[in-house]
Amino acid sequence: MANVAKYDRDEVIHKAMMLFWEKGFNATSTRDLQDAVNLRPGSFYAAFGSKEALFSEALKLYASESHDYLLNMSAENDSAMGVIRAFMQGIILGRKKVAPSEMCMLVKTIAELTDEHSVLLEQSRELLKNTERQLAQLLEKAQQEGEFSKHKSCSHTASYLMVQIMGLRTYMRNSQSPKLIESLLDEMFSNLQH
Amino acid sequence: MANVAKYDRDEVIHKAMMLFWEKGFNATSTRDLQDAVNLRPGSFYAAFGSKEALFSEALKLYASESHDYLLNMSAENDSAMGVIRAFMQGIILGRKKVAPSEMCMLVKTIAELTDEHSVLLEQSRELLKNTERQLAQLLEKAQQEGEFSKHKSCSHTASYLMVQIMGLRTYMRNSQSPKLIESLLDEMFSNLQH
DNA sequence: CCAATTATTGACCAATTGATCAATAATAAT
DNA sequence: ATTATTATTGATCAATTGGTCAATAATTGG
Repeated sequence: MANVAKYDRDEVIHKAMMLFWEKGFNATSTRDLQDAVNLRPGSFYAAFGSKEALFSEALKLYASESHDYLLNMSAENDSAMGVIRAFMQGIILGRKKVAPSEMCMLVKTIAELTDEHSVLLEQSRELLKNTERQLAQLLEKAQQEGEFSKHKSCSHTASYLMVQIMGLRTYMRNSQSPKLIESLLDEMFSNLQH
Repeated sequence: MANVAKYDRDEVIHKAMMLFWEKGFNATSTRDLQDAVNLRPGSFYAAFGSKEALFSEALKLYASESHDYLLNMSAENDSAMGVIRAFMQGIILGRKKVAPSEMCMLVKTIAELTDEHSVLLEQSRELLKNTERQLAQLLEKAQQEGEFSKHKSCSHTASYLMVQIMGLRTYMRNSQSPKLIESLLDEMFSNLQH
């Protein structure tokens, strides 16, 4: 190797992710990005190739951080149902200081992009389905722990949970009233039990 | 009056709305709009002043058409609960041929725009709250008709319905599976009854 | 028919966009 | 130290952006 990059690639992707998450794909210019990560166009394009490619990296990182967050909740909670609850409560209400938007970056992306960016669109869909699968697995664990009825379908209930997360976060962005959201979340969980 | 415009203003706004609804605010260029409505820049800016102003008109029209759709459902259904159900079923599943996106234009807008366009953002929020108020009124009617428990709060349940609509439409865009959505919608309504 | 008013047209503008590239600088291996 | 390789820099590009404007055309009232 002849010369080594001065910047930390992961850090750059993280900063890009935060910008994309806040402003969306279209409203984030490559200049914005270059300023945020302190790279000149040459290094920038040598490292990532295109705006789309960097966005793709940002999506991957977002999903992986979301996954990590769920793992943290698993460490702090001993019941699977408790993990789901803590996870949902966390992403919907609790992370104002780390999140640049009330809404999920993946949801913002499928809301914003069209078939013109079908690769990024499909990637977002796939990552959302991953989360849904993780929730389904947690529900299976909850069934074994006796906290969730064995007569219910885990995959179906996971879809239900995804609908609730998407709905609640969007509603949160619209109403900005955590109190209301919290009570809706409570009701949702009591609906789940029977 | 000296000369009269050749175009139909309402028709122009409608076409602009369809484009904005499909592609979002940022991805729709003023050129796209001018082509779609067949107006040269001069006429275009004489008529609307700015891209933001036309988008604002489009939002108003969207909300008013949504309102009209709810009125149609009211004409076709004699129970208030039936109206709510038909309305939700319609916007979530049934209007593939008229809607350029699975998602609500107002939701797409609050998802896409930031404080940089605070006027449009606030307008979208306000229009969504109007729909919520209409739903609350229908629930009150449903209470009088004995189809919805008088022990429940109508405004609270209206929030709940908004969460469901937002969630289901977003999920629809992600999964593209009407069957699943329909069953989730059914469950939601049975949850409502008790 | 004329004049006053208004609508339409298309050339044009400055700014921003995503992206390229030759020149330069830095490093590691020999 | 020299060389080969790689990273960085900043000027630059063509295309697109939202928007302006003077010239022209069309219409209506007098």
